[in-house]
Amino acid sequence: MRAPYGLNILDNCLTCAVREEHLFCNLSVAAGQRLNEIKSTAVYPKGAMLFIEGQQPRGVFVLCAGKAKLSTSSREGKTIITKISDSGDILGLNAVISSRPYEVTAEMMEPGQANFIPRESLLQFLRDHGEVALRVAEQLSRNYYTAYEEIRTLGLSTSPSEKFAKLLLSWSTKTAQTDGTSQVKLTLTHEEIAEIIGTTRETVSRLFSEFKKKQLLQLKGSTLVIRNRVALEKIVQS
Amino acid sequence: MRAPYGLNILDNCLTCAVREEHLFCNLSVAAGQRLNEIKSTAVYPKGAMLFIEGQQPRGVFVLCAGKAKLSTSSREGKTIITKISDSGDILGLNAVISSRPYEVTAEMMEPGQANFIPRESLLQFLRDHGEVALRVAEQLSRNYYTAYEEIRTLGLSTSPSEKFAKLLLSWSTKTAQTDGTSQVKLTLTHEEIAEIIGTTRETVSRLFSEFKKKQLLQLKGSTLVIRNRVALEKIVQS
DNA sequence: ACGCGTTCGTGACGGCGATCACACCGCGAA
DNA sequence: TTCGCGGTGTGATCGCCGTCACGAACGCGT
Repeated sequence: MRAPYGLNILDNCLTCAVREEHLFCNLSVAAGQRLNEIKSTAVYPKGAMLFIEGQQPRGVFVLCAGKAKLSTSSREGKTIITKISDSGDILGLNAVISSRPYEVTAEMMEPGQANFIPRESLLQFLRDHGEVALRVAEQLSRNYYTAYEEIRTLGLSTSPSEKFAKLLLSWSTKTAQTDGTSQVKLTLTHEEIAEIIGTTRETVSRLFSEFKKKQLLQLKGSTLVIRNRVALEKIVQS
Repeated sequence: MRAPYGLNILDNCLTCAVREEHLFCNLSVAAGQRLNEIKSTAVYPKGAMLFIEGQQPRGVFVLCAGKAKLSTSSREGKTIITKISDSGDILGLNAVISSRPYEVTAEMMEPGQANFIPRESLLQFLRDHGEVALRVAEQLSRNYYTAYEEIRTLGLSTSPSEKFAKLLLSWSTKTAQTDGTSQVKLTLTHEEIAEIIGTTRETVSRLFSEFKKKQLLQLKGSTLVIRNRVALEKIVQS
C-alpha cells in the first residue's frame, strides 16, 4: 500500500505495537472498540503542522510514524524547541484536557502518520471510562515531569556548554554501549540544536569544535559518536 | 482555638471555602464524605518543609492558610523558585499520581495550615471515583500550563529586566486598578526574587533602582506600587 | 558542469551581567 | 548602648556569549 509523500501506510497503526506501557493499551474490550471508532488515521508530509501554538484544541494526535518537533516562539521570532516526539507519543493532550489553546506548535520533521482523536469524542470517552481518565492523569503527570526537567535545564544550568552536554547525554542514554561510547544519527541542524538549548547557531558550532578537540565526541558523516560519557556528566554538574 | 506558632486554627478548613473552582469541591456526597475520612489537618511553622525534592511521595497537601514556596536546586546550591503557593493550592499532586519523587521542595514562608491526604488513600479514592480522576487530570493539565509558562519565561526572555517586568506584571494583575496602577505587599527578599527570575541578588537590586528611576514603580514602606503597566508590558515583549 | 540555497566554521567586537568587595541600614538580643 | 546579622545599595572588574560579517562546504535540481 502506497501513500502520498513516499511513505508506506501502516495498515493497522496500533500504538500498542509501539509501546507496551502506552496510555491506550490493555484497555477493556469495550473501551478499545470505542477508541477504534472515534480515531482516524492520516498521513503527513515533512513540514506539516499538526497544530499551531494558540489554536483552539481540535483533538489529540497519536504519532505512529515519523518525528515531530514541538516548539514555542515569542513575538519577536525567537523560538525554542521543547521536545522531539517520535512514534507512540501523544500530542496535544494537555490542551484538550484543559480546554486551553495548544501551548506548542507541532511540526513533522519527516513524513509520518498519526491517529487523530477529536476533542469532544475523547472527553466523552473519558467521562464514560473513568479508569482511563486515571491513566490520562498519569500520562499528564509524566508530561509535567519532563516539563520540569526542562525548567531545571533552562533555569539552573546557565552556560551553553552545560546544556549542550546535557542534551548529548540524553541522546546517548538511548544507545549506550558498555565502554561508555554511543552512536546517534544526527538529524538536527545546528540551528535546531541552538533552539533546543536556548543559544545561537554560532555558539553551537563552536561547542562542536570545542567538544571534538576535548575528545568528547566525534563526527562520522552524519552519525555522532559520543566518546566519553563520564566527562560529559562532569560538565553537566560542574 | 489557639495553635502553636501563634496561629489560629481554622476550625473547618474546607478548601471549597477558599476556591469555588477547586478540585475537591462539588463532589458527590459519598465522595466528599470519603475525602473527609482520609484527610488530616496539621499546622506548620514558618520554615517548615512539607516535602523535599527527591523524596518518595507520601501524599498531597492542600494548603489552607499561609504561603509556601516551591523550589528546585542543583547540586552546587543554585536554587530556583518556581512558584509561590497560597491558600487552596494542592501540593505534591504530580508526584503522587505518577509515583515519582517530589520534583520540588515545599517550604512554608509563614505559619500555616494544610490538609494532608496520604498517597495510597488518594489513589484508591481516585480508583473508586472515576469522575474525580478526570478532574485531577484537568488540574494536572493546568499545572502543566503554568510550568510551560515558566519555560517560556526562562527560555524566550533572556534579559533579567524582561523577566523582572514579567514578574511585576503577574503580581499586578491580581490587584489592578483602573488607572493602570496597583499595590502589592512585598513579602519577598531581593534574594528570593533573584531565585524566581534566575539572576543574582545584586542585579535585582539594580533593577529596582532602574525601574524606580524610570517611574515604573515606587516603594512605600513594604508595599510596592506599580505605576505604569503599559510600560512594563512594552519591556516584556521588547 | 553550473548556479543557488542552506548549512556550517570562524574571526572581531562589544555589552551585559556574574562576581567580588565593601559600606550602610534596621532590628532584635545581650 | 553595642553587638551581630540579615537584608540592601553600588562601584569595579572581567569573561562569556550574542551579534555581525564573511567565506567555505555541501546538497540539489536543471
